[in-house]
Amino acid sequence: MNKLSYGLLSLLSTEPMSGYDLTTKINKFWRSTHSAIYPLLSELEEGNYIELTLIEQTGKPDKKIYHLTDKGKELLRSWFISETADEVCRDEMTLKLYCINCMDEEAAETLLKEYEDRCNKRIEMYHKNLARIKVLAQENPDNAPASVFGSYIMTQRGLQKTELDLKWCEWVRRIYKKKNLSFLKEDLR
Amino acid sequence: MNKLSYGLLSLLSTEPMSGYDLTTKINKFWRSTHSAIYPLLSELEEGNYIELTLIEQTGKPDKKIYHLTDKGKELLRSWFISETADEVCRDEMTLKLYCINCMDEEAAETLLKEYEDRCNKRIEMYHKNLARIKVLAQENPDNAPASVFGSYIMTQRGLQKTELDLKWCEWVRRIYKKKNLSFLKEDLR
DNA sequence: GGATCCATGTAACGTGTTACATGATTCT
DNA sequence: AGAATCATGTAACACGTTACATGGATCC
Repeated sequence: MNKLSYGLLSLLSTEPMSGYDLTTKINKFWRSTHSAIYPLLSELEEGNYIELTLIEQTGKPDKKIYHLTDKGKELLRSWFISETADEVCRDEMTLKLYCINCMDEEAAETLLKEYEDRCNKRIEMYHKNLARIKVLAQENPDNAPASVFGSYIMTQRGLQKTELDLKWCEWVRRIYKKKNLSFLKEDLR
Repeated sequence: MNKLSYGLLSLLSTEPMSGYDLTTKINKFWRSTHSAIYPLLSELEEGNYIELTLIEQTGKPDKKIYHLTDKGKELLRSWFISETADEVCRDEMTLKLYCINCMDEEAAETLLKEYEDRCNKRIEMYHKNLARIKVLAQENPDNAPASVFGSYIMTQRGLQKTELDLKWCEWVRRIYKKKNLSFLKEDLR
């Protein structure tokens, strides 16, 4: 049982899903690929933490809709209240931004623009996500809360952080141009 | 040459450092351990991207202070302007928060408290870091900018994001208590 | 007296990514 | 006509972490 396995249980606690759905959903919070997820799902099933319902399809492989068992729910809660590991973050952009002051203006500006582009695209994506969530909630107001809550709070969080990053970029651009220590007097506001 | 290697060059571009220093510094932006860093430094040295100055010590192993060569600086710039990989984030806390609505109030509150604790500790750490940077800048105002700029902008960014997370926690606590979809009308403000 | 910091390095292991494999349907 | 989406799965490889290894100085 590694962290990703618990993540799968976490997603499945909100609604039954296929491995394919899990892959796309979890990727927003925990970078991974289907190659890592499918074997873990088999293990979770062998351990009776999840069960599957087979949906027969033609043209594509049959769809396996997984849902938590009672044993799985117990495991989820025990993980939830156990100690939480420190986050692992590996962001190449950050590594680049760290040495931006040693780069010429052209290279520096190119990087900032690239980053701002990414932020804007992400913000757009978050807005779409919020719209999608609200439609989903209107369509079935009775059992939507569980499946919608997690996505909603995470989307709001991502949106706020990304908007902050955009402001931060402008600030970095401004103080980059001062080639002395006066930037230390300027706070990010 | 993997991403971490470039990260080491990025840090070394601001000031010469030992592998030990690099390990502690890079960890704020890119999770890694000395076991991964030392072999990469040897490779970078073999490729003549960095050179070392040996500082003899007693009791501890001799200190190896690495600095960029011209070849290393060229490599750094070519990496800087090349395409940037998407960030990799694996945060167990986020996985837990995703399913918080499926958990009982006690477990939910415990998690939120734990997260807020972490945020507060991190904020304290960032403030200390800012103070340390300002002292460093006052001590040698002439060559400090290069080594200080990166740390300063990253610390400011981390601080802002963590303060935002703290507000977010309060917001989540508030809407968690509403056991229906009305939370969708509430924005994070 | 034990923990932490400094300071380097290697080996075994676990995890994650890329590539391989298949194939119908839908969008551009 | 080609790319993307849906949908599963395995194998080889790259990468990262933990543990092993050493040892003096300093803090609590």
